[in-house]
Amino acid sequence: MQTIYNTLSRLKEPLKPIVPGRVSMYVCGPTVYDYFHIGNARTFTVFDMVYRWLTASGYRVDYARNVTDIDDKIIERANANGEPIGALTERMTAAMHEDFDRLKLLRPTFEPRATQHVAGMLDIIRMLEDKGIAYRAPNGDVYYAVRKFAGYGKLSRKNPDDLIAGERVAVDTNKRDPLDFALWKAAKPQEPHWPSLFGNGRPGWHIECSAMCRAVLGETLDIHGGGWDLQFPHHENEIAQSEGALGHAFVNLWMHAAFLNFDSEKMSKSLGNFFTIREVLNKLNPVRGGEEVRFFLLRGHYRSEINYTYDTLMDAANALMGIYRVLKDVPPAQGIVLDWAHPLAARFKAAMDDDFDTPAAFAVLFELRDEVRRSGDAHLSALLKALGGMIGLLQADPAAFVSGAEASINVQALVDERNAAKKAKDFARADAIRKDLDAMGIVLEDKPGGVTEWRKK
RNA sequence: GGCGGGUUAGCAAAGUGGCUAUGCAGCGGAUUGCAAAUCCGUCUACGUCGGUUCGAUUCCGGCACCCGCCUCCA
Repeated sequence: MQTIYNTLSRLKEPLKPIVPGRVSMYVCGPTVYDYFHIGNARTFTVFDMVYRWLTASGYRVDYARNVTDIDDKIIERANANGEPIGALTERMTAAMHEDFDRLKLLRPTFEPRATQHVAGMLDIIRMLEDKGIAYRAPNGDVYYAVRKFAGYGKLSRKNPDDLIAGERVAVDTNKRDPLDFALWKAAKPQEPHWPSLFGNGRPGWHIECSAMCRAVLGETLDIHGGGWDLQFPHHENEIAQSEGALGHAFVNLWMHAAFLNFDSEKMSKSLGNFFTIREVLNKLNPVRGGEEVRFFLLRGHYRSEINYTYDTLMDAANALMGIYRVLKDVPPAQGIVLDWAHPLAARFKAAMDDDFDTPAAFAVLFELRDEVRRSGDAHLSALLKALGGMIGLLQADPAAFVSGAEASINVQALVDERNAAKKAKDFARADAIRKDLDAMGIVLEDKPGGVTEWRKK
Protein backbone atom coordinates (compact mmCIF):
# COMPACT_ATOMS: atom_id res chain seq x y z
CA MET A 1 0.00 0.00 0.00
CA GLN A 2 1.18 3.46 -0.89
CA THR A 3 1.99 5.71 2.02
CA ILE A 4 2.68 9.41 1.72
CA TYR A 5 3.95 11.92 4.25
CA ASN A 6 1.23 14.49 4.80
CA THR A 7 2.44 17.95 5.74
CA LEU A 8 -0.94 18.62 7.32
CA SER A 9 -0.60 15.81 9.89
CA ARG A 10 3.20 15.52 9.81
CA LEU A 11 2.72 11.78 9.49
CA LYS A 12 3.01 9.15 6.82
CA GLU A 13 -0.52 8.23 5.82
CA PRO A 14 -1.95 5.61 3.50
CA LEU A 15 -3.14 6.98 0.18
CA LYS A 16 -6.91 6.58 0.14
CA PRO A 17 -8.21 8.20 -3.03
CA ILE A 18 -11.63 9.80 -2.93
CA VAL A 19 -12.58 7.79 -6.00
CA PRO A 20 -11.05 4.33 -5.74
CA GLY A 21 -8.42 3.76 -8.38
CA ARG A 22 -8.15 7.40 -9.30
CA VAL A 23 -5.91 10.08 -7.90
CA SER A 24 -6.23 13.81 -8.40
CA MET A 25 -2.98 15.70 -7.96
CA TYR A 26 -2.33 19.41 -8.31
CA VAL A 27 1.16 20.86 -8.25
CA CYS A 28 1.89 24.57 -8.17
CA GLY A 29 3.76 25.29 -11.36
CA PRO A 30 6.20 28.02 -12.28
CA THR A 31 5.69 31.70 -12.85
CA VAL A 32 6.89 32.14 -16.40
CA TYR A 33 8.99 35.28 -16.34
CA ASP A 34 12.47 33.77 -16.75
CA TYR A 35 14.32 30.53 -17.36
CA PHE A 36 14.20 28.46 -14.30
CA HIS A 37 16.92 26.91 -12.28
CA ILE A 38 17.84 23.46 -11.15
CA GLY A 39 16.24 24.06 -7.78
CA ASN A 40 12.88 24.69 -9.43
CA ALA A 41 13.50 21.64 -11.57
CA ARG A 42 13.85 19.49 -8.52
CA THR A 43 10.28 20.03 -7.40
CA PHE A 44 8.82 19.29 -10.80
CA THR A 45 11.03 16.24 -11.25
CA VAL A 46 9.90 14.93 -7.88
CA PHE A 47 6.25 15.25 -8.80
CA ASP A 48 6.86 13.74 -12.21
CA MET A 49 8.30 10.76 -10.34
CA VAL A 50 5.23 10.64 -8.12
CA TYR A 51 2.95 10.88 -11.15
CA ARG A 52 4.79 8.08 -12.93
CA TRP A 53 4.95 5.81 -9.92
CA LEU A 54 1.28 6.17 -9.02
CA THR A 55 0.38 5.53 -12.65
CA ALA A 56 2.66 2.48 -12.73
CA SER A 57 0.96 1.33 -9.54
CA GLY A 58 -2.32 1.15 -11.40
CA TYR A 59 -3.95 4.46 -10.49
CA ARG A 60 -5.46 6.68 -13.07
CA VAL A 61 -3.85 9.95 -12.12
CA ASP A 62 -5.33 13.30 -13.06
CA TYR A 63 -2.28 15.49 -12.74
CA ALA A 64 -2.56 19.25 -13.03
CA ARG A 65 0.37 21.61 -13.00
CA ASN A 66 -0.47 25.21 -13.63
CA VAL A 67 1.35 27.98 -15.39
CA THR A 68 1.24 31.34 -13.66
CA ASP A 69 1.15 33.82 -16.51
CA ILE A 70 0.02 36.96 -14.69
CA ASP A 71 1.95 38.31 -11.74
CA ASP A 72 3.97 41.30 -10.54
CA LYS A 73 7.25 39.80 -11.66
CA ILE A 74 5.97 39.10 -15.14
CA ILE A 75 4.71 42.65 -15.53
CA GLU A 76 7.98 44.02 -14.23
CA ARG A 77 10.08 41.86 -16.52
CA ALA A 78 7.97 42.49 -19.59
CA ASN A 79 8.26 46.23 -19.01
CA ALA A 80 12.01 45.95 -18.53
CA ASN A 81 12.30 43.96 -21.75
CA GLY A 82 9.97 46.31 -23.58
CA GLU A 83 7.88 43.38 -24.79
CA PRO A 84 4.20 42.58 -24.36
CA ILE A 85 3.36 40.41 -21.40
CA GLY A 86 1.85 37.74 -23.60
CA ALA A 87 5.01 37.51 -25.67
CA LEU A 88 7.15 37.03 -22.58
CA THR A 89 4.94 34.36 -21.06
CA GLU A 90 4.63 32.49 -24.36
CA ARG A 91 8.38 32.53 -24.83
CA MET A 92 9.06 31.35 -21.29
CA THR A 93 6.38 28.69 -21.38
CA ALA A 94 7.95 27.28 -24.53
CA ALA A 95 11.37 27.36 -22.86
CA MET A 96 9.89 25.60 -19.84
CA HIS A 97 8.58 22.80 -22.02
CA GLU A 98 11.95 22.41 -23.68
CA ASP A 99 13.68 22.16 -20.33
CA PHE A 100 11.11 19.75 -18.94
CA ASP A 101 11.39 17.55 -22.01
CA ARG A 102 15.12 17.30 -21.56
CA LEU A 103 14.61 16.21 -17.96
CA LYS A 104 12.14 13.54 -19.19
CA LEU A 105 9.18 15.11 -17.46
CA LEU A 106 5.85 13.92 -18.79
CA ARG A 107 3.29 16.53 -19.70
CA PRO A 108 0.69 16.71 -16.96
CA THR A 109 -2.88 15.76 -17.74
CA PHE A 110 -3.83 19.42 -17.39
CA GLU A 111 -1.73 22.54 -17.67
CA PRO A 112 -4.11 25.37 -16.85
CA ARG A 113 -3.01 28.97 -17.20
CA ALA A 114 -4.04 31.58 -14.70
CA THR A 115 -5.24 34.07 -17.29
CA GLN A 116 -7.74 31.51 -18.58
CA HIS A 117 -9.36 31.08 -15.18
CA VAL A 118 -10.05 34.62 -14.07
CA ALA A 119 -13.80 34.03 -14.09
CA GLY A 120 -13.37 31.08 -11.74
CA MET A 121 -11.28 33.21 -9.42
CA LEU A 122 -13.90 35.94 -9.35
CA ASP A 123 -16.49 33.31 -8.58
CA ILE A 124 -14.62 32.25 -5.46
CA ILE A 125 -13.95 35.83 -4.42
CA ARG A 126 -17.65 36.58 -4.67
CA MET A 127 -18.48 33.58 -2.50
CA LEU A 128 -15.97 34.78 0.06
CA GLU A 129 -17.47 38.24 0.03
CA ASP A 130 -20.96 36.81 0.45
CA LYS A 131 -19.77 34.96 3.52
CA GLY A 132 -18.15 38.05 4.94
CA ILE A 133 -14.65 36.65 4.61
CA ALA A 134 -13.54 38.98 1.84
CA TYR A 135 -13.83 42.75 1.94
CA ARG A 136 -13.27 45.67 -0.39
CA ALA A 137 -10.61 48.08 0.76
CA PRO A 138 -10.51 51.85 0.21
CA ASN A 139 -7.86 51.48 -2.51
CA GLY A 140 -10.14 49.21 -4.57
CA ASP A 141 -8.35 45.97 -3.71
CA VAL A 142 -10.26 43.02 -2.32
CA TYR A 143 -8.66 41.32 0.67
CA TYR A 144 -9.14 38.07 2.52
CA ALA A 145 -9.85 38.55 6.22
CA VAL A 146 -7.59 35.92 7.68
CA ARG A 147 -9.12 36.18 11.16
CA LYS A 148 -12.45 35.02 9.76
CA PHE A 149 -11.03 31.60 8.93
CA ALA A 150 -10.60 29.51 12.05
CA GLY A 151 -8.18 27.02 10.56
CA TYR A 152 -5.70 29.61 9.38
CA GLY A 153 -2.18 28.32 10.04
CA LYS A 154 -3.07 24.64 10.28
CA LEU A 155 -0.82 23.59 7.42
CA SER A 156 2.30 25.55 8.27
CA ARG A 157 1.53 25.41 12.01
CA LYS A 158 1.79 29.10 12.39
CA ASN A 159 -0.18 30.96 14.96
CA PRO A 160 -1.66 34.19 13.53
CA ASP A 161 -0.78 35.97 16.77
CA ASP A 162 2.86 35.00 16.36
CA LEU A 163 2.83 36.27 12.83
CA ILE A 164 1.47 39.61 13.97
CA ALA A 165 4.18 39.83 16.56
CA GLY A 166 6.85 39.22 13.92
CA GLU A 167 8.57 42.04 12.18
CA ARG A 168 8.12 40.78 8.70
CA VAL A 169 4.45 41.42 8.17
CA ALA A 170 4.16 44.68 6.30
CA VAL A 171 1.80 47.31 7.56
CA ASP A 172 -0.76 48.46 5.05
CA THR A 173 -3.50 50.87 6.00
CA ASN A 174 -5.85 49.39 3.44
CA LYS A 175 -5.87 46.09 5.28
CA ARG A 176 -7.97 45.57 8.34
CA ASP A 177 -5.38 43.13 9.61
CA PRO A 178 -1.73 43.00 8.54
CA LEU A 179 -2.08 39.31 7.74
CA ASP A 180 -4.87 39.82 5.23
CA PHE A 181 -3.85 39.13 1.66
CA ALA A 182 -5.04 40.36 -1.72
CA LEU A 183 -7.59 38.41 -3.68
CA TRP A 184 -8.09 41.09 -6.30
CA LYS A 185 -5.86 44.05 -7.08
CA ALA A 186 -7.42 47.20 -8.50
CA ALA A 187 -6.19 48.06 -11.99
CA LYS A 188 -3.22 50.35 -12.33
CA PRO A 189 -2.26 52.24 -15.46
CA GLN A 190 -0.22 50.22 -17.94
CA GLU A 191 -1.11 46.94 -16.29
CA PRO A 192 -3.27 44.17 -17.67
CA HIS A 193 -6.69 44.02 -16.08
CA TRP A 194 -10.03 42.28 -16.29
CA PRO A 195 -13.49 43.72 -15.64
CA SER A 196 -15.33 42.48 -12.57
CA LEU A 197 -17.99 43.50 -10.12
CA PHE A 198 -15.13 44.63 -7.90
CA GLY A 199 -14.02 46.95 -10.68
CA ASN A 200 -11.23 46.52 -13.19
CA GLY A 201 -8.29 44.67 -11.79
CA ARG A 202 -6.21 41.54 -11.73
CA PRO A 203 -6.07 38.55 -9.42
CA GLY A 204 -3.84 38.14 -6.41
CA TRP A 205 -1.37 35.31 -6.53
CA HIS A 206 -3.00 32.74 -4.29
CA ILE A 207 -6.50 32.80 -5.74
CA GLU A 208 -5.47 31.32 -9.07
CA CYS A 209 -4.61 27.94 -7.60
CA SER A 210 -7.87 27.69 -5.68
CA ALA A 211 -9.75 28.44 -8.88
CA MET A 212 -7.75 26.15 -11.14
CA CYS A 213 -7.90 23.22 -8.72
CA ARG A 214 -11.65 23.52 -8.61
CA ALA A 215 -12.06 24.01 -12.36
CA VAL A 216 -9.78 21.20 -13.42
CA LEU A 217 -9.81 18.58 -10.66
CA GLY A 218 -12.79 19.30 -8.42
CA GLU A 219 -13.44 20.75 -4.99
CA THR A 220 -11.50 18.21 -2.95
CA LEU A 221 -8.15 16.89 -4.12
CA ASP A 222 -6.32 13.73 -3.16
CA ILE A 223 -2.87 15.32 -3.38
CA HIS A 224 -1.65 18.88 -3.61
CA GLY A 225 2.08 19.50 -3.93
CA GLY A 226 4.72 22.12 -4.35
CA GLY A 227 8.05 23.31 -3.06
CA TRP A 228 8.67 23.57 0.66
CA ASP A 229 8.61 27.36 0.55
CA LEU A 230 5.06 27.38 -0.80
CA GLN A 231 3.72 26.00 2.46
CA PHE A 232 3.37 29.48 3.83
CA PRO A 233 1.79 31.68 2.84
CA HIS A 234 0.72 30.28 -0.53
CA HIS A 235 -0.75 26.93 0.42
CA GLU A 236 -2.08 28.23 3.71
CA ASN A 237 -3.93 30.90 1.75
CA GLU A 238 -5.21 28.40 -0.78
CA ILE A 239 -6.76 26.42 2.05
CA ALA A 240 -8.28 29.55 3.52
CA GLN A 241 -9.77 30.54 0.16
CA SER A 242 -11.08 27.17 -0.94
CA GLU A 243 -12.35 25.95 2.40
CA GLY A 244 -13.62 29.38 3.32
CA ALA A 245 -15.62 29.66 0.11
CA LEU A 246 -16.70 26.07 -0.41
CA GLY A 247 -17.10 24.97 3.18
CA HIS A 248 -15.46 21.56 2.91
CA ALA A 249 -12.03 19.96 2.87
CA PHE A 250 -9.79 21.21 0.08
CA VAL A 251 -6.92 18.70 0.06
CA ASN A 252 -6.42 15.34 1.75
CA LEU A 253 -2.64 15.01 1.34
CA TRP A 254 -0.21 17.88 1.16
CA MET A 255 3.22 17.05 -0.22
CA HIS A 256 6.20 19.37 -0.15
CA ALA A 257 9.50 18.83 -1.89
CA ALA A 258 12.61 19.94 -0.03
CA PHE A 259 15.05 22.46 -1.43
CA LEU A 260 18.01 22.01 -3.61
CA ASN A 261 20.88 23.95 -2.09
CA PHE A 262 24.10 25.42 -3.32
CA ASP A 263 26.88 25.82 -0.77
CA SER A 264 24.34 24.51 1.76
CA GLU A 265 22.07 27.46 1.10
CA LYS A 266 18.75 27.45 -0.64
CA MET A 267 19.21 28.14 -4.32
CA SER A 268 17.07 31.08 -5.25
CA LYS A 269 16.88 33.90 -7.70
CA SER A 270 16.88 36.52 -4.99
CA LEU A 271 20.11 35.19 -3.52
CA GLY A 272 21.61 35.01 -6.98
CA ASN A 273 23.17 31.62 -6.28
CA PHE A 274 21.35 29.76 -8.99
CA PHE A 275 22.14 27.80 -12.13
CA THR A 276 19.51 27.55 -14.82
CA ILE A 277 18.77 24.11 -16.15
CA ARG A 278 20.10 25.29 -19.46
CA GLU A 279 23.45 26.23 -17.99
CA VAL A 280 23.74 22.91 -16.25
CA LEU A 281 22.72 20.85 -19.26
CA ASN A 282 25.02 22.77 -21.57
CA LYS A 283 27.96 21.59 -19.53
CA LEU A 284 26.90 17.98 -19.91
CA ASN A 285 26.89 15.53 -22.77
CA PRO A 286 23.83 16.21 -24.96
CA VAL A 287 22.86 12.56 -25.12
CA ARG A 288 23.12 11.88 -21.41
CA GLY A 289 22.77 15.20 -19.64
CA GLY A 290 19.02 15.29 -19.11
CA GLU A 291 18.84 11.86 -17.56
CA GLU A 292 21.95 12.49 -15.51
CA VAL A 293 20.33 15.54 -13.95
CA ARG A 294 17.11 13.62 -13.38
CA PHE A 295 19.03 10.78 -11.76
CA PHE A 296 20.89 13.26 -9.59
CA LEU A 297 17.69 14.98 -8.49
CA LEU A 298 15.99 11.73 -7.54
CA ARG A 299 19.00 10.32 -5.74
CA GLY A 300 18.02 12.12 -2.58
CA HIS A 301 14.71 11.55 -0.88
CA TYR A 302 12.24 14.24 -1.90
CA ARG A 303 11.86 15.47 1.68
CA SER A 304 15.61 15.81 2.21
CA GLU A 305 17.56 18.76 1.02
CA ILE A 306 20.19 18.04 -1.59
CA ASN A 307 23.29 20.01 -2.27
CA TYR A 308 24.10 20.80 -5.88
CA THR A 309 27.73 20.76 -6.91
CA TYR A 310 29.37 19.67 -10.10
CA ASP A 311 31.01 16.84 -8.17
CA THR A 312 27.80 15.43 -6.73
CA LEU A 313 26.23 15.68 -10.17
CA MET A 314 29.17 13.79 -11.70
CA ASP A 315 28.96 11.22 -8.95
CA ALA A 316 25.39 10.53 -10.01
CA ALA A 317 26.35 10.53 -13.68
CA ASN A 318 29.01 7.87 -13.07
CA ALA A 319 26.55 5.70 -11.21
CA LEU A 320 24.00 5.99 -14.00
CA MET A 321 26.65 5.13 -16.57
CA GLY A 322 27.35 1.91 -14.71
CA ILE A 323 23.75 0.83 -15.17
CA TYR A 324 23.68 1.75 -18.84
CA ARG A 325 26.87 -0.22 -19.45
CA VAL A 326 25.18 -3.34 -18.22
CA LEU A 327 22.10 -2.65 -20.34
CA LYS A 328 24.35 -2.32 -23.36
CA ASP A 329 26.28 -5.51 -22.63
CA VAL A 330 23.17 -7.51 -21.75
CA PRO A 331 20.39 -6.26 -24.03
CA PRO A 332 17.04 -6.47 -22.26
CA ALA A 333 14.68 -9.15 -23.52
CA GLN A 334 11.70 -7.78 -25.41
CA GLY A 335 8.05 -8.20 -24.55
CA ILE A 336 8.60 -9.23 -20.94
CA VAL A 337 5.83 -8.79 -18.39
CA LEU A 338 7.20 -7.33 -15.20
CA ASP A 339 7.45 -9.94 -12.48
CA TRP A 340 6.61 -8.32 -9.16
CA ALA A 341 7.27 -11.60 -7.40
CA HIS A 342 10.98 -11.23 -8.08
CA PRO A 343 12.57 -10.32 -4.75
CA LEU A 344 14.34 -7.29 -6.14
CA ALA A 345 11.21 -6.03 -7.86
CA ALA A 346 9.31 -6.49 -4.62
CA ARG A 347 11.92 -4.52 -2.73
CA PHE A 348 11.85 -1.77 -5.31
CA LYS A 349 8.10 -1.51 -4.95
CA ALA A 350 8.27 -1.57 -1.17
CA ALA A 351 10.73 1.32 -1.23
CA MET A 352 8.61 3.38 -3.60
CA ASP A 353 5.41 2.62 -1.73
CA ASP A 354 7.06 3.91 1.43
CA ASP A 355 6.67 7.61 0.74
CA PHE A 356 8.59 7.42 -2.54
CA ASP A 357 11.93 6.36 -1.09
CA THR A 358 13.89 6.72 -4.30
CA PRO A 359 17.34 6.31 -2.68
CA ALA A 360 16.33 2.90 -1.36
CA ALA A 361 14.78 2.06 -4.73
CA PHE A 362 18.01 3.05 -6.45
CA ALA A 363 19.94 0.73 -4.16
CA VAL A 364 17.79 -2.09 -5.53
CA LEU A 365 18.58 -1.02 -9.09
CA PHE A 366 22.29 -1.23 -8.31
CA GLU A 367 21.91 -4.70 -6.89
CA LEU A 368 19.97 -5.68 -9.97
CA ARG A 369 22.72 -4.19 -12.12
CA ASP A 370 25.19 -6.55 -10.43
CA GLU A 371 22.85 -9.51 -10.90
CA VAL A 372 22.45 -8.77 -14.59
CA ARG A 373 26.20 -8.39 -15.02
CA ARG A 374 26.86 -11.63 -13.21
CA SER A 375 24.19 -13.69 -14.92
CA GLY A 376 24.00 -12.12 -18.37
CA ASP A 377 20.28 -12.81 -18.10
CA ALA A 378 18.27 -10.81 -20.66
CA HIS A 379 15.13 -11.23 -18.58
CA LEU A 380 16.75 -9.67 -15.55
CA SER A 381 18.08 -6.93 -17.76
CA ALA A 382 14.53 -6.30 -18.93
CA LEU A 383 13.43 -6.13 -15.31
CA LEU A 384 16.10 -3.54 -14.59
CA LYS A 385 15.00 -1.42 -17.52
CA ALA A 386 11.34 -1.78 -16.61
CA LEU A 387 11.82 -0.78 -12.99
CA GLY A 388 13.85 2.26 -14.01
CA GLY A 389 11.18 3.12 -16.53
CA MET A 390 8.60 3.41 -13.80
CA ILE A 391 10.28 6.55 -12.58
CA GLY A 392 11.42 7.83 -15.95
CA LEU A 393 14.90 6.35 -16.12
CA LEU A 394 16.91 3.90 -18.24
CA GLN A 395 14.83 4.22 -21.40
CA ALA A 396 17.54 5.66 -23.65
CA ASP A 397 19.30 3.49 -26.20
CA PRO A 398 22.16 1.99 -24.16
CA ALA A 399 24.72 2.05 -26.98
CA ALA A 400 24.02 5.71 -27.72
CA PHE A 401 24.03 6.59 -24.03
CA VAL A 402 27.36 4.90 -23.35
CA SER A 403 29.10 6.31 -26.41
CA GLY A 404 27.55 9.69 -25.73
CA ALA A 405 27.25 10.40 -29.44
CA GLU A 406 25.99 9.06 -32.70
CA ALA A 407 28.65 7.19 -34.67
CA SER A 408 31.26 9.55 -36.00
CA ILE A 409 33.25 8.57 -39.08
CA ASN A 410 36.17 10.65 -37.95
CA VAL A 411 36.51 8.80 -34.68
CA GLN A 412 35.96 5.43 -36.29
CA ALA A 413 38.77 6.06 -38.79
CA LEU A 414 41.21 6.76 -35.97
CA VAL A 415 40.02 3.70 -34.09
CA ASP A 416 40.60 1.57 -37.19
CA GLU A 417 44.05 3.02 -37.67
CA ARG A 418 44.92 2.25 -34.08
CA ASN A 419 43.75 -1.33 -34.43
CA ALA A 420 45.91 -1.72 -37.51
CA ALA A 421 48.88 -0.40 -35.52
CA LYS A 422 48.10 -2.81 -32.72
CA LYS A 423 48.07 -5.72 -35.11
CA ALA A 424 51.44 -4.62 -36.39
CA LYS A 425 52.62 -4.43 -32.74
CA ASP A 426 53.25 -0.73 -33.24
CA PHE A 427 52.11 0.07 -29.70
CA ALA A 428 53.69 3.49 -29.67
CA ARG A 429 51.51 4.54 -32.59
CA ALA A 430 48.48 2.85 -31.05
CA ASP A 431 48.99 4.67 -27.75
CA ALA A 432 49.50 7.98 -29.50
CA ILE A 433 46.15 7.66 -31.25
CA ARG A 434 44.46 6.74 -28.01
CA LYS A 435 45.99 9.73 -26.33
CA ASP A 436 44.79 12.03 -29.10
CA LEU A 437 41.29 10.64 -28.81
CA ASP A 438 41.44 11.03 -25.06
CA ALA A 439 42.24 14.69 -25.53
CA MET A 440 39.10 14.91 -27.65
CA GLY A 441 37.13 13.38 -24.83
CA ILE A 442 36.95 9.93 -26.39
CA VAL A 443 37.73 6.90 -24.27
CA LEU A 444 38.47 3.57 -25.94
CA GLU A 445 37.58 0.16 -24.66
CA ASP A 446 39.27 -2.88 -26.21
CA LYS A 447 36.90 -5.78 -25.96
CA PRO A 448 37.57 -9.49 -26.43
CA GLY A 449 37.70 -10.57 -30.07
CA GLY A 450 39.63 -7.52 -31.25
CA VAL A 451 36.61 -5.22 -31.04
CA THR A 452 37.23 -1.66 -29.94
CA GLU A 453 34.41 0.45 -28.61
CA TRP A 454 34.57 4.14 -27.87
CA ARG A 455 32.58 6.59 -25.84
CA LYS A 456 32.57 10.21 -24.90
CA LYS A 457 33.65 11.06 -21.40
C1' G B 1 11.52 36.78 18.53
C1' G B 2 7.87 32.55 16.80
C1' C B 3 7.70 27.84 14.31
C1' G B 4 9.95 23.72 11.78
C1' G B 5 13.90 20.47 9.69
C1' G B 6 18.76 18.53 9.97
C1' U B 7 23.85 16.53 11.95
C1' U B 8 25.45 8.71 9.20
C1' A B 9 32.08 6.71 6.98
C1' G B 10 36.78 10.72 1.97
C1' C B 11 32.18 12.59 -0.60
C1' A B 12 26.88 11.50 -1.54
C1' A B 13 22.76 9.09 0.66
C1' A B 14 18.85 5.34 2.86
C1' G B 15 17.55 2.77 7.01
C1' U B 16 17.18 0.07 11.55
C1' G B 17 16.23 -1.16 19.30
C1' G B 18 20.49 -6.47 18.39
C1' C B 19 21.22 -8.99 11.59
C1' U B 20 27.18 -6.20 5.35
C1' A B 21 22.00 -0.51 2.88
C1' U B 22 23.61 1.60 -1.57
C1' G B 23 26.50 4.84 -4.96
C1' C B 24 31.05 7.51 -6.26
C1' A B 25 36.05 7.82 -5.07
C1' G B 26 40.45 5.16 -2.62
C1' C B 27 43.48 0.83 -1.73
C1' G B 28 45.04 -4.52 -2.94
C1' G B 29 44.51 -8.41 -6.53
C1' A B 30 42.70 -10.86 -11.27
C1' U B 31 42.42 -9.72 -16.43
C1' U B 32 44.84 -6.58 -20.33
C1' G B 33 50.76 -5.33 -24.92
C1' C B 34 49.35 -0.74 -22.08
C1' A B 35 44.81 1.35 -20.86
C1' A B 36 39.51 1.34 -20.37
C1' A B 37 35.67 -1.78 -18.90
C1' U B 38 34.71 -5.96 -15.81
C1' C B 39 35.41 -9.29 -11.65
C1' C B 40 37.21 -10.50 -6.54
C1' G B 41 38.75 -8.51 -1.95
C1' U B 42 39.20 -4.29 1.32
C1' C B 43 39.60 0.45 4.85
C1' U B 44 37.08 4.62 6.90
C1' A B 45 29.78 5.61 10.25
C1' C B 46 26.03 7.06 12.78
C1' G B 47 27.50 15.61 16.25
C1' U B 48 27.89 15.93 21.84
C1' C B 49 26.47 14.91 27.01
C1' G B 50 23.07 12.26 29.86
C1' G B 51 18.59 8.92 30.43
C1' U B 52 15.50 4.42 29.31
C1' U B 53 16.97 -0.74 27.96
C1' C B 54 19.96 -7.07 28.63
C1' G B 55 21.43 -4.08 24.36
C1' A B 56 20.78 2.64 21.06
C1' U B 57 23.33 5.23 15.39
C1' U B 58 17.93 4.00 15.98
C1' C B 59 13.55 5.92 21.70
C1' C B 60 13.61 10.33 25.46
C1' G B 61 15.96 14.91 27.36
C1' G B 62 19.85 18.80 27.53
C1' C B 63 23.79 21.12 24.59
C1' A B 64 26.50 22.59 20.12
C1' C B 65 26.48 23.60 15.10
C1' C B 66 23.89 24.01 10.25
C1' C B 67 19.54 25.13 7.42
C1' G B 68 14.55 26.73 6.30
C1' C B 69 9.74 29.46 6.83
C1' C B 70 7.63 33.81 9.13
C1' U B 71 8.37 39.08 2.53
C1' C B 72 8.38 37.17 -3.82
C1' C B 73 10.31 32.29 -3.96
C1' A B 74 10.08 25.25 -6.23
